Amino acid sequence: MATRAPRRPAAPRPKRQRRSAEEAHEQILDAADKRLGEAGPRGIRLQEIAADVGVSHPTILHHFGSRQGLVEAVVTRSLAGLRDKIVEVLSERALDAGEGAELVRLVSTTLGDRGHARLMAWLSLEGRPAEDPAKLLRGLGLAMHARRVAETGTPAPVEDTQLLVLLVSLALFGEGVLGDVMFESAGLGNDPTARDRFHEWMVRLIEQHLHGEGLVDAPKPAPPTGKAARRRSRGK
Amino acid sequence: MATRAPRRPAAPRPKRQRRSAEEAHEQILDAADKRLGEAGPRGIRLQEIAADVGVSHPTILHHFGSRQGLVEAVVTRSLAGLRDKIVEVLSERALDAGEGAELVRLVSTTLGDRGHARLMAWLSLEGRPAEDPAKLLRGLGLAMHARRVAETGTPAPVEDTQLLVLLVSLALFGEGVLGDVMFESAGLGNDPTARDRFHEWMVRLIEQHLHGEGLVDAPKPAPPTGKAARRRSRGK
DNA sequence: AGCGCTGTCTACAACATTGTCAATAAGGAA
DNA sequence: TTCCTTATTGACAATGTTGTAGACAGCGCT
Repeated sequence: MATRAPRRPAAPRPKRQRRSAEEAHEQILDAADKRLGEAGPRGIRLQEIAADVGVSHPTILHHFGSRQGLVEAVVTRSLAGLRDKIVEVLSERALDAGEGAELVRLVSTTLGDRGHARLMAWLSLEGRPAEDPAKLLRGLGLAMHARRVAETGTPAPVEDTQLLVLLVSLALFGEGVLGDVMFESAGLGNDPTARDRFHEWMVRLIEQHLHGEGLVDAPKPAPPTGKAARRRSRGK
Repeated sequence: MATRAPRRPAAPRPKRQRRSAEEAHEQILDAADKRLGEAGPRGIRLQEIAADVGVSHPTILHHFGSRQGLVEAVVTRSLAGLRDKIVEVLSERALDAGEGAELVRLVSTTLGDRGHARLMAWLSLEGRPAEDPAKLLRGLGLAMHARRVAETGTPAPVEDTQLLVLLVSLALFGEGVLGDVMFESAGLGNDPTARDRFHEWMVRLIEQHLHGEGLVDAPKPAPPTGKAARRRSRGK
Protein backbone atom coordinates (compact mmCIF):
# COMPACT_ATOMS: atom_id res chain seq x y z
CA MET A 1 0.00 0.00 0.00
CA ALA A 2 1.15 3.50 -0.73
CA THR A 3 2.04 5.54 2.30
CA ARG A 4 -0.71 7.89 3.21
CA ALA A 5 -0.53 11.28 1.58
CA PRO A 6 0.00 14.21 3.91
CA ARG A 7 -3.16 16.06 4.89
CA ARG A 8 -4.26 18.92 2.81
CA PRO A 9 -2.82 22.35 3.67
CA ALA A 10 -5.90 22.82 5.79
CA ALA A 11 -8.02 25.90 5.85
CA PRO A 12 -7.72 28.04 8.94
CA ARG A 13 -10.31 26.52 11.25
CA PRO A 14 -9.07 27.12 14.75
CA LYS A 15 -12.10 26.72 16.99
CA ARG A 16 -11.61 23.97 19.46
CA GLN A 17 -13.15 23.85 22.87
CA ARG A 18 -10.65 22.28 25.15
CA ARG A 19 -12.04 20.88 28.35
CA SER A 20 -10.14 19.46 31.26
CA ALA A 21 -10.01 15.70 31.28
CA GLU A 22 -12.44 15.64 34.16
CA GLU A 23 -14.91 17.91 32.48
CA ALA A 24 -14.78 15.87 29.34
CA HIS A 25 -15.30 12.68 31.31
CA GLU A 26 -18.31 14.07 33.03
CA GLN A 27 -19.93 15.53 29.96
CA ILE A 28 -19.44 12.34 28.02
CA LEU A 29 -20.72 10.23 30.88
CA ASP A 30 -23.78 12.42 31.21
CA ALA A 31 -24.61 12.06 27.57
CA ALA A 32 -23.96 8.34 27.65
CA ASP A 33 -26.07 8.00 30.74
CA LYS A 34 -28.97 9.59 28.95
CA ARG A 35 -28.72 7.17 26.07
CA LEU A 36 -28.30 4.35 28.49
CA GLY A 37 -31.57 5.19 30.13
CA GLU A 38 -33.36 5.48 26.85
CA ALA A 39 -32.04 2.55 24.90
CA GLY A 40 -29.87 0.49 27.18
CA PRO A 41 -26.21 -0.40 26.87
CA ARG A 42 -26.58 -1.20 23.21
CA GLY A 43 -27.96 2.26 22.66
CA ILE A 44 -24.60 3.73 23.51
CA ARG A 45 -23.13 4.70 20.18
CA LEU A 46 -19.96 6.68 20.06
CA GLN A 47 -20.99 8.91 17.24
CA GLU A 48 -24.30 9.84 18.76
CA ILE A 49 -22.86 10.54 22.16
CA ALA A 50 -20.06 12.50 20.59
CA ALA A 51 -22.62 14.56 18.74
CA ASP A 52 -24.58 15.12 21.93
CA VAL A 53 -21.52 16.40 23.73
CA GLY A 54 -20.28 18.34 20.75
CA VAL A 55 -17.04 16.51 20.11
CA SER A 56 -15.84 14.00 17.58
CA HIS A 57 -16.09 10.35 18.46
CA PRO A 58 -12.35 9.67 18.64
CA THR A 59 -12.29 12.06 21.55
CA ILE A 60 -14.43 9.62 23.46
CA LEU A 61 -12.11 6.79 22.56
CA HIS A 62 -9.26 8.90 23.79
CA HIS A 63 -10.87 9.35 27.19
CA PHE A 64 -12.32 5.93 27.72
CA GLY A 65 -10.07 3.72 25.67
CA SER A 66 -12.86 1.87 23.97
CA ARG A 67 -16.58 1.74 23.69
CA GLN A 68 -16.60 -0.96 26.30
CA GLY A 69 -14.65 1.26 28.63
CA LEU A 70 -17.29 3.92 28.30
CA VAL A 71 -20.08 1.46 28.92
CA GLU A 72 -18.37 0.14 32.02
CA ALA A 73 -17.86 3.62 33.33
CA VAL A 74 -21.40 4.80 32.80
CA VAL A 75 -22.94 1.61 34.12
CA THR A 76 -20.78 1.68 37.19
CA ARG A 77 -21.58 5.29 37.86
CA SER A 78 -25.29 4.78 37.39
CA LEU A 79 -25.38 1.74 39.62
CA ALA A 80 -23.42 3.53 42.30
CA GLY A 81 -25.87 6.40 42.05
CA LEU A 82 -28.78 4.05 42.53
CA ARG A 83 -27.18 2.40 45.52
CA ASP A 84 -26.40 5.72 47.15
CA LYS A 85 -29.88 7.00 46.52
CA ILE A 86 -31.45 3.91 48.01
CA VAL A 87 -29.19 4.05 51.03
CA GLU A 88 -30.06 7.68 51.48
CA VAL A 89 -33.76 7.06 51.29
CA LEU A 90 -33.61 4.12 53.64
CA SER A 91 -31.51 5.86 56.24
CA GLU A 92 -33.46 9.08 56.13
CA ARG A 93 -36.81 7.47 56.72
CA ALA A 94 -35.10 4.95 58.90
CA LEU A 95 -37.77 2.36 58.57
CA ASP A 96 -40.17 4.47 60.55
CA ALA A 97 -43.46 2.78 60.90
CA GLY A 98 -46.26 4.78 59.40
CA GLU A 99 -43.90 6.14 56.82
CA GLY A 100 -44.07 2.90 54.93
CA ALA A 101 -46.04 4.23 52.02
CA GLU A 102 -43.77 7.19 51.64
CA LEU A 103 -40.74 4.96 51.69
CA VAL A 104 -42.15 2.62 49.11
CA ARG A 105 -43.08 5.55 46.96
CA LEU A 106 -39.60 6.98 47.20
CA VAL A 107 -37.95 3.72 46.28
CA SER A 108 -40.37 3.34 43.43
CA THR A 109 -39.58 6.73 41.98
CA THR A 110 -35.90 6.15 42.54
CA LEU A 111 -36.09 2.98 40.53
CA GLY A 112 -38.27 4.56 37.90
CA ASP A 113 -37.19 8.14 37.48
CA ARG A 114 -33.71 7.71 36.18
CA GLY A 115 -34.44 4.38 34.65
CA HIS A 116 -32.56 2.45 37.28
CA ALA A 117 -34.96 -0.44 37.19
CA ARG A 118 -34.64 -0.46 33.44
CA LEU A 119 -30.90 -0.49 33.72
CA MET A 120 -30.94 -3.43 36.10
CA ALA A 121 -33.25 -5.24 33.74
CA TRP A 122 -30.98 -4.57 30.82
CA LEU A 123 -27.91 -5.70 32.61
CA SER A 124 -29.61 -8.84 33.76
CA LEU A 125 -30.95 -9.55 30.30
CA GLU A 126 -27.55 -9.12 28.79
CA GLY A 127 -26.09 -11.56 31.23
CA ARG A 128 -24.46 -9.16 33.60
CA PRO A 129 -26.38 -9.22 36.86
CA ALA A 130 -26.36 -5.89 38.64
CA GLU A 131 -25.47 -7.24 42.02
CA ASP A 132 -24.29 -4.00 43.44
CA PRO A 133 -27.63 -2.49 44.39
CA ALA A 134 -29.16 -5.87 45.02
CA LYS A 135 -26.65 -6.48 47.75
CA LEU A 136 -28.64 -4.04 49.81
CA LEU A 137 -31.48 -6.47 50.15
CA ARG A 138 -29.73 -8.73 52.60
CA GLY A 139 -28.90 -5.89 54.93
CA LEU A 140 -32.33 -4.37 54.55
CA GLY A 141 -33.97 -7.67 55.35
CA LEU A 142 -31.94 -8.18 58.47
CA ALA A 143 -32.48 -4.62 59.64
CA MET A 144 -36.18 -4.84 59.10
CA HIS A 145 -36.35 -8.09 60.91
CA ALA A 146 -34.51 -6.79 63.92
CA ARG A 147 -36.88 -3.87 64.12
CA ARG A 148 -39.83 -6.14 63.61
CA VAL A 149 -38.86 -8.43 66.44
CA ALA A 150 -38.16 -5.52 68.70
CA GLU A 151 -41.44 -3.84 67.90
CA THR A 152 -43.89 -6.68 67.88
CA GLY A 153 -42.92 -9.37 70.29
CA THR A 154 -43.50 -11.92 67.56
CA PRO A 155 -40.65 -14.37 67.16
CA ALA A 156 -41.19 -14.60 63.44
CA PRO A 157 -38.59 -16.48 61.40
CA VAL A 158 -36.04 -14.30 59.67
CA GLU A 159 -36.91 -15.76 56.34
CA ASP A 160 -40.40 -14.41 56.61
CA THR A 161 -39.09 -10.88 56.66
CA GLN A 162 -36.61 -11.61 53.94
CA LEU A 163 -39.32 -12.98 51.72
CA LEU A 164 -41.34 -9.88 52.37
CA VAL A 165 -38.47 -7.67 51.33
CA LEU A 166 -37.95 -9.81 48.27
CA LEU A 167 -41.58 -9.56 47.27
CA VAL A 168 -41.65 -5.80 47.54
CA SER A 169 -38.35 -5.47 45.74
CA LEU A 170 -39.43 -7.62 42.85
CA ALA A 171 -42.75 -5.83 42.61
CA LEU A 172 -41.18 -2.38 42.58
CA PHE A 173 -38.65 -3.55 40.05
CA GLY A 174 -41.41 -4.93 37.87
CA GLU A 175 -43.27 -1.68 38.23
CA GLY A 176 -40.19 0.21 37.16
CA VAL A 177 -39.81 -1.85 34.03
CA LEU A 178 -43.31 -2.64 32.87
CA GLY A 179 -44.74 0.46 34.41
CA ASP A 180 -48.01 1.87 33.25
CA VAL A 181 -48.79 -0.95 30.91
CA MET A 182 -49.34 -3.33 33.76
CA PHE A 183 -51.39 -0.88 35.75
CA GLU A 184 -53.69 -0.32 32.87
CA SER A 185 -53.82 -3.98 32.01
CA ALA A 186 -54.63 -4.93 35.54
CA GLY A 187 -57.77 -2.88 35.39
CA LEU A 188 -56.49 0.05 37.35
CA GLY A 189 -56.81 3.21 35.36
CA ASN A 190 -53.78 4.76 33.80
CA ASP A 191 -54.37 7.77 35.98
CA PRO A 192 -51.33 8.98 37.90
CA THR A 193 -52.76 8.06 41.28
CA ALA A 194 -52.77 4.38 40.43
CA ARG A 195 -49.18 4.01 41.52
CA ASP A 196 -49.85 5.73 44.80
CA ARG A 197 -52.85 3.57 45.44
CA PHE A 198 -50.79 0.51 44.69
CA HIS A 199 -48.04 1.58 47.02
CA GLU A 200 -50.39 2.43 49.85
CA TRP A 201 -52.22 -0.83 49.40
CA MET A 202 -48.97 -2.74 49.39
CA VAL A 203 -47.87 -1.10 52.60
CA ARG A 204 -51.16 -1.97 54.25
CA LEU A 205 -50.71 -5.53 53.11
CA ILE A 206 -47.28 -5.59 54.66
CA GLU A 207 -48.46 -4.10 57.93
CA GLN A 208 -51.27 -6.56 58.05
CA HIS A 209 -48.85 -9.40 57.55
CA LEU A 210 -46.35 -8.14 60.08
CA HIS A 211 -48.91 -7.77 62.82
CA GLY A 212 -51.22 -10.56 61.84
CA GLU A 213 -48.63 -13.29 61.55
CA GLY A 214 -49.76 -16.36 63.37
CA LEU A 215 -53.23 -16.69 61.98
CA VAL A 216 -51.73 -18.56 59.08
CA ASP A 217 -52.01 -22.32 59.28
CA ALA A 218 -48.41 -23.28 58.72
CA PRO A 219 -45.88 -20.89 60.27
CA LYS A 220 -43.32 -22.39 57.97
CA PRO A 221 -40.51 -23.70 60.19
CA ALA A 222 -37.59 -23.54 57.83
CA PRO A 223 -35.97 -26.35 55.82
CA PRO A 224 -37.01 -27.45 52.33
CA THR A 225 -40.28 -29.17 53.08
CA GLY A 226 -41.28 -29.10 49.42
CA LYS A 227 -44.26 -31.39 49.72
CA ALA A 228 -46.02 -30.52 46.53
CA ALA A 229 -44.10 -29.29 43.58
CA ARG A 230 -41.07 -31.44 43.16
CA ARG A 231 -40.45 -31.80 39.47
CA ARG A 232 -38.93 -28.58 38.39
CA SER A 233 -38.07 -27.99 34.80
CA ARG A 234 -36.33 -24.68 34.94
CA GLY A 235 -33.97 -24.50 31.99
CA LYS A 236 -30.96 -22.93 33.56
CA MET B 1 -21.87 2.90 -12.90
CA ALA B 2 -21.00 0.03 -15.14
CA THR B 3 -23.64 -2.64 -15.47
CA ARG B 4 -22.84 -5.69 -13.44
CA ALA B 5 -20.90 -8.37 -15.28
CA PRO B 6 -22.65 -11.72 -15.77
CA ARG B 7 -21.84 -14.38 -13.19
CA ARG B 8 -19.06 -16.77 -13.81
CA PRO B 9 -19.92 -19.98 -15.72
CA ALA B 10 -20.35 -21.60 -12.34
CA ALA B 11 -18.95 -24.92 -11.29
CA PRO B 12 -21.43 -27.77 -11.00
CA ARG B 13 -22.63 -27.52 -7.42
CA PRO B 14 -26.17 -28.84 -7.37
CA LYS B 15 -27.04 -29.60 -3.77
CA ARG B 16 -29.92 -27.56 -2.51
CA GLN B 17 -32.36 -28.57 0.14
CA ARG B 18 -35.71 -27.21 -0.84
CA ARG B 19 -38.26 -26.93 1.92
CA SER B 20 -41.87 -25.98 1.63
CA ALA B 21 -42.56 -22.38 2.50
CA GLU B 22 -44.19 -23.49 5.73
CA GLU B 23 -41.30 -25.65 6.75
CA ALA B 24 -38.85 -22.89 6.04
CA HIS B 25 -40.94 -20.44 8.03
CA GLU B 26 -41.04 -22.73 10.99
CA GLN B 27 -37.38 -23.62 10.99
CA ILE B 28 -36.38 -20.02 10.69
CA LEU B 29 -38.78 -18.93 13.39
CA ASP B 30 -37.48 -21.62 15.70
CA ALA B 31 -33.92 -20.51 15.23
CA ALA B 32 -34.87 -16.87 15.64
CA ASP B 33 -36.86 -17.69 18.74
CA LYS B 34 -33.81 -19.24 20.29
CA ARG B 35 -31.72 -16.18 19.65
CA LEU B 36 -34.55 -14.01 20.87
CA GLY B 37 -34.57 -15.79 24.18
CA GLU B 38 -30.84 -15.52 24.56
CA ALA B 39 -30.09 -12.02 23.43
CA GLY B 40 -33.38 -10.28 22.79
CA PRO B 41 -34.71 -8.74 19.61
CA ARG B 42 -31.38 -7.13 18.85
CA GLY B 43 -29.76 -10.51 19.00
CA ILE B 44 -31.64 -11.57 15.93
CA ARG B 45 -29.08 -11.41 13.17
CA LEU B 46 -29.93 -12.70 9.75
CA GLN B 47 -26.60 -14.30 9.08
CA GLU B 48 -26.48 -16.13 12.38
CA ILE B 49 -30.00 -17.41 12.12
CA ALA B 50 -29.41 -18.40 8.53
CA ALA B 51 -26.37 -20.34 9.64
CA ASP B 52 -28.35 -22.02 12.40
CA VAL B 53 -30.98 -23.16 9.98
CA GLY B 54 -28.50 -24.04 7.31
CA VAL B 55 -29.53 -21.59 4.63
CA SER B 56 -28.16 -18.36 3.29
CA HIS B 57 -29.44 -15.16 4.72
CA PRO B 58 -31.22 -13.92 1.59
CA THR B 59 -33.50 -16.90 2.02
CA ILE B 60 -34.74 -15.41 5.24
CA LEU B 61 -35.33 -12.10 3.54
CA HIS B 62 -37.25 -13.94 0.88
CA HIS B 63 -39.58 -15.49 3.43
CA PHE B 64 -40.03 -12.61 5.81
CA GLY B 65 -39.45 -9.61 3.61
CA SER B 66 -37.10 -7.90 5.98
CA ARG B 67 -35.37 -8.35 9.26
CA GLN B 68 -38.16 -6.43 10.89
CA GLY B 69 -40.68 -8.80 9.40
CA LEU B 70 -38.87 -11.70 10.98
CA VAL B 71 -38.70 -9.99 14.35
CA GLU B 72 -42.40 -9.20 14.24
CA ALA B 73 -43.22 -12.77 13.36
CA VAL B 74 -41.14 -14.36 16.06
CA VAL B 75 -42.21 -11.92 18.73
CA THR B 76 -45.84 -12.37 17.84
CA ARG B 77 -45.53 -16.12 17.91
CA SER B 78 -43.72 -16.14 21.21
CA LEU B 79 -46.19 -13.79 22.83
CA ALA B 80 -49.09 -15.83 21.58
CA GLY B 81 -47.44 -18.91 23.00
CA LEU B 82 -47.11 -17.26 26.37
CA ARG B 83 -50.71 -16.14 26.37
CA ASP B 84 -51.96 -19.58 25.43
CA LYS B 85 -49.81 -21.21 28.06
CA ILE B 86 -51.04 -18.88 30.76
CA VAL B 87 -54.64 -19.37 29.72
CA GLU B 88 -54.11 -23.10 29.78
CA VAL B 89 -52.59 -23.07 33.23
CA LEU B 90 -55.26 -20.79 34.61
CA SER B 91 -58.16 -22.73 33.20
CA GLU B 92 -56.78 -26.12 34.15
CA ARG B 93 -56.28 -25.25 37.77
CA ALA B 94 -59.32 -23.04 37.52
CA LEU B 95 -58.42 -20.93 40.48
CA ASP B 96 -58.96 -23.82 42.83
CA ALA B 97 -58.29 -22.80 46.34
CA GLY B 98 -55.50 -24.79 47.91
CA GLU B 99 -53.86 -25.10 44.55
CA GLY B 100 -52.57 -21.59 44.82
CA ALA B 101 -48.94 -22.48 45.30
CA GLU B 102 -48.98 -24.88 42.41
CA LEU B 103 -50.58 -22.28 40.20
CA VAL B 104 -48.09 -19.63 41.14
CA ARG B 105 -45.29 -22.06 40.53
CA LEU B 106 -46.63 -22.93 37.10
CA VAL B 107 -46.99 -19.34 36.07
CA SER B 108 -43.52 -18.67 37.37
CA THR B 109 -41.95 -21.44 35.33
CA THR B 110 -44.00 -20.43 32.32
CA LEU B 111 -42.62 -16.94 32.56
CA GLY B 112 -39.14 -18.17 33.21
CA ASP B 113 -38.60 -21.30 31.22
CA ARG B 114 -38.82 -20.02 27.73
CA GLY B 115 -37.70 -16.59 28.69
CA HIS B 116 -41.13 -15.09 28.35
CA ALA B 117 -40.59 -12.69 31.19
CA ARG B 118 -37.33 -11.71 29.60
CA LEU B 119 -39.06 -11.14 26.31
CA MET B 120 -41.68 -8.93 27.90
CA ALA B 121 -38.94 -7.00 29.61
CA TRP B 122 -37.08 -6.57 26.37
CA LEU B 123 -40.08 -5.39 24.49
CA SER B 124 -40.97 -2.97 27.21
CA LEU B 125 -37.43 -1.67 27.39
CA GLU B 126 -37.33 -1.16 23.67
CA GLY B 127 -40.52 0.82 23.79
CA ARG B 128 -42.88 -1.80 22.55
CA PRO B 129 -45.08 -2.83 25.46
CA ALA B 130 -46.15 -6.46 25.26
CA GLU B 131 -49.78 -5.80 25.95
CA ASP B 132 -51.01 -9.05 24.58
CA PRO B 133 -50.31 -11.26 27.59
CA ALA B 134 -50.84 -8.42 29.98
CA LYS B 135 -54.41 -8.08 28.80
CA LEU B 136 -55.08 -11.23 30.73
CA LEU B 137 -54.68 -9.43 34.00
CA ARG B 138 -57.94 -7.57 33.81
CA GLY B 139 -59.93 -10.70 33.19
CA LEU B 140 -58.03 -12.62 35.80
CA GLY B 141 -58.63 -9.93 38.36
CA LEU B 142 -62.34 -9.84 37.74
CA ALA B 143 -62.62 -13.62 37.78
CA MET B 144 -60.72 -13.88 41.01
CA HIS B 145 -62.79 -11.21 42.57
CA ALA B 146 -66.04 -12.87 41.63
CA ARG B 147 -64.83 -16.08 43.15
CA ARG B 148 -63.59 -14.28 46.20
CA VAL B 149 -66.89 -12.59 46.86
CA ALA B 150 -68.77 -15.81 46.32
CA GLU B 151 -66.48 -17.76 48.61
CA THR B 152 -65.97 -15.42 51.50
CA GLY B 153 -68.97 -13.26 52.10
CA THR B 154 -66.66 -10.26 52.31
CA PRO B 155 -67.78 -7.36 50.16
CA ALA B 156 -64.22 -6.35 49.43
CA PRO B 157 -63.70 -3.68 46.79
CA VAL B 158 -62.80 -4.94 43.35
CA GLU B 159 -59.67 -2.90 43.33
CA ASP B 160 -58.34 -4.82 46.27
CA THR B 161 -58.33 -8.00 44.25
CA GLN B 162 -56.94 -6.24 41.21
CA LEU B 163 -54.09 -4.84 43.23
CA LEU B 164 -53.39 -8.29 44.55
CA VAL B 165 -53.22 -9.71 41.05
CA LEU B 166 -51.00 -6.85 40.03
CA LEU B 167 -48.65 -7.43 42.91
CA VAL B 168 -48.24 -11.10 42.17
CA SER B 169 -47.85 -10.47 38.47
CA LEU B 170 -45.15 -7.89 38.95
CA ALA B 171 -43.35 -10.08 41.44
CA LEU B 172 -43.38 -13.12 39.19
CA PHE B 173 -42.26 -10.99 36.29
CA GLY B 174 -39.42 -9.59 38.35
CA GLU B 175 -38.50 -13.09 39.40
CA GLY B 176 -38.43 -14.15 35.78
CA VAL B 177 -36.08 -11.37 34.83
CA LEU B 178 -33.78 -10.89 37.79
CA GLY B 179 -34.13 -14.46 38.90
CA ASP B 180 -31.57 -16.03 41.12
CA VAL B 181 -29.60 -12.87 41.67
CA MET B 182 -32.36 -11.38 43.74
CA PHE B 183 -32.94 -14.54 45.71
CA GLU B 184 -29.35 -14.72 46.66
CA SER B 185 -29.14 -11.02 47.36
CA ALA B 186 -32.17 -11.12 49.56
CA GLY B 187 -30.45 -13.55 51.85
CA LEU B 188 -32.26 -16.62 50.67
CA GLY B 189 -29.80 -19.19 49.52
CA ASN B 190 -29.33 -19.83 45.87
CA ASP B 191 -30.56 -23.33 46.43
CA PRO B 192 -33.28 -24.49 44.06
CA THR B 193 -35.94 -24.65 46.73
CA ALA B 194 -35.77 -20.92 47.34
CA ARG B 195 -38.23 -20.25 44.56
CA ASP B 196 -40.66 -22.80 45.88
CA ARG B 197 -40.42 -21.37 49.35
CA PHE B 198 -41.05 -17.92 47.95
CA HIS B 199 -44.06 -19.07 46.01
CA GLU B 200 -45.58 -20.94 48.92
CA TRP B 201 -44.98 -18.01 51.20
CA MET B 202 -46.56 -15.65 48.71
CA VAL B 203 -49.63 -17.81 48.44
CA ARG B 204 -49.99 -17.90 52.20
CA LEU B 205 -49.71 -14.13 52.25
CA ILE B 206 -52.47 -13.92 49.71
CA GLU B 207 -54.72 -16.30 51.56
CA GLN B 208 -54.11 -14.41 54.73
CA HIS B 209 -55.08 -11.19 53.05
CA LEU B 210 -58.15 -12.61 51.37
CA HIS B 211 -59.56 -13.99 54.58
CA GLY B 212 -58.23 -11.49 57.01
CA GLU B 213 -59.36 -8.37 55.23
CA GLY B 214 -61.07 -6.02 57.63
CA LEU B 215 -58.52 -6.03 60.41
CA VAL B 216 -56.72 -3.28 58.58
CA ASP B 217 -57.30 0.18 59.94
CA ALA B 218 -58.40 1.90 56.77
CA PRO B 219 -60.51 -0.32 54.51
CA LYS B 220 -59.66 2.09 51.74
CA PRO B 221 -62.98 3.37 50.40
CA ALA B 222 -61.85 4.39 46.99
CA PRO B 223 -60.93 7.86 45.68
CA PRO B 224 -57.49 9.40 45.87
CA THR B 225 -57.26 10.33 49.52
CA GLY B 226 -53.50 10.85 49.24
CA LYS B 227 -52.93 12.45 52.60
CA ALA B 228 -49.19 12.17 52.69
CA ALA B 229 -47.19 12.10 49.53
CA ARG B 230 -48.58 14.67 47.22
CA ARG B 231 -45.61 16.08 45.40
CA ARG B 232 -44.79 13.55 42.79
CA SER B 233 -41.75 13.96 40.65
CA ARG B 234 -42.17 11.17 38.19
CA GLY B 235 -40.53 12.17 34.95
CA LYS B 236 -43.02 10.78 32.50
C1' DA C 1 8.73 33.57 22.96
C1' DG C 2 9.53 28.84 22.98
C1' DC C 3 8.28 24.19 24.54
C1' DG C 4 5.73 20.20 25.83
C1' DC C 5 1.70 17.91 27.26
C1' DT C 6 -2.48 16.31 25.83
C1' DG C 7 -7.26 17.18 24.38
C1' DT C 8 -9.21 17.34 19.82
C1' DC C 9 -9.69 16.89 15.09
C1' DT C 10 -9.93 14.83 10.10
C1' DA C 11 -9.33 10.96 7.37
C1' DC C 12 -9.27 6.37 6.90
C1' DA C 13 -9.36 1.38 7.89
C1' DA C 14 -11.85 -2.69 9.29
C1' DC C 15 -15.72 -5.01 10.14
C1' DA C 16 -20.59 -6.33 10.64
C1' DT C 17 -25.18 -6.31 8.95
C1' DT C 18 -29.12 -5.58 6.06
C1' DG C 19 -30.86 -5.59 1.67
C1' DT C 20 -30.79 -6.12 -3.76
C1' DC C 21 -30.19 -8.72 -8.00
C1' DA C 22 -29.99 -11.95 -11.26
C1' DA C 23 -29.02 -16.74 -11.82
C1' DT C 24 -29.98 -21.47 -10.46
C1' DA C 25 -32.40 -25.58 -9.43
C1' DA C 26 -35.98 -28.44 -7.02
C1' DG C 27 -40.49 -30.20 -7.54
C1' DG C 28 -44.93 -30.41 -9.22
C1' DA C 29 -48.12 -29.73 -13.20
C1' DA C 30 -49.30 -30.07 -18.03
C1' DT D 1 -40.47 -34.76 -20.91
C1' DT D 2 -41.22 -29.97 -20.82
C1' DC D 3 -42.66 -26.02 -18.49
C1' DC D 4 -43.47 -23.04 -14.57
C1' DT D 5 -43.41 -21.61 -10.14
C1' DT D 6 -40.58 -20.33 -6.46
C1' DA D 7 -37.22 -21.64 -2.86
C1' DT D 8 -32.49 -20.88 -2.79
C1' DT D 9 -28.09 -18.90 -3.66
C1' DG D 10 -23.56 -16.14 -4.46
C1' DA D 11 -22.00 -11.67 -5.32
C1' DC D 12 -22.40 -7.18 -4.40
C1' DA D 13 -24.13 -2.65 -2.74
C1' DA D 14 -25.11 0.37 1.06
C1' DT D 15 -24.84 1.71 5.49
C1' DG D 16 -23.43 2.06 10.30
C1' DT D 17 -20.12 1.57 13.95
C1' DT D 18 -15.75 0.88 16.29
C1' DG D 19 -11.11 1.73 16.19
C1' DT D 20 -6.41 3.74 14.38
C1' DA D 21 -3.04 7.26 12.70
C1' DG D 22 -1.23 11.39 12.51
C1' DA D 23 -1.73 16.24 12.52
C1' DC D 24 -3.40 20.16 14.99
C1' DA D 25 -4.12 23.35 18.73
C1' DG D 26 -5.18 25.05 23.56
C1' DC D 27 -2.84 26.04 27.71
C1' DG D 28 0.43 26.13 31.30
C1' DC D 29 5.23 26.38 32.07
C1' DT D 30 9.96 28.17 31.87
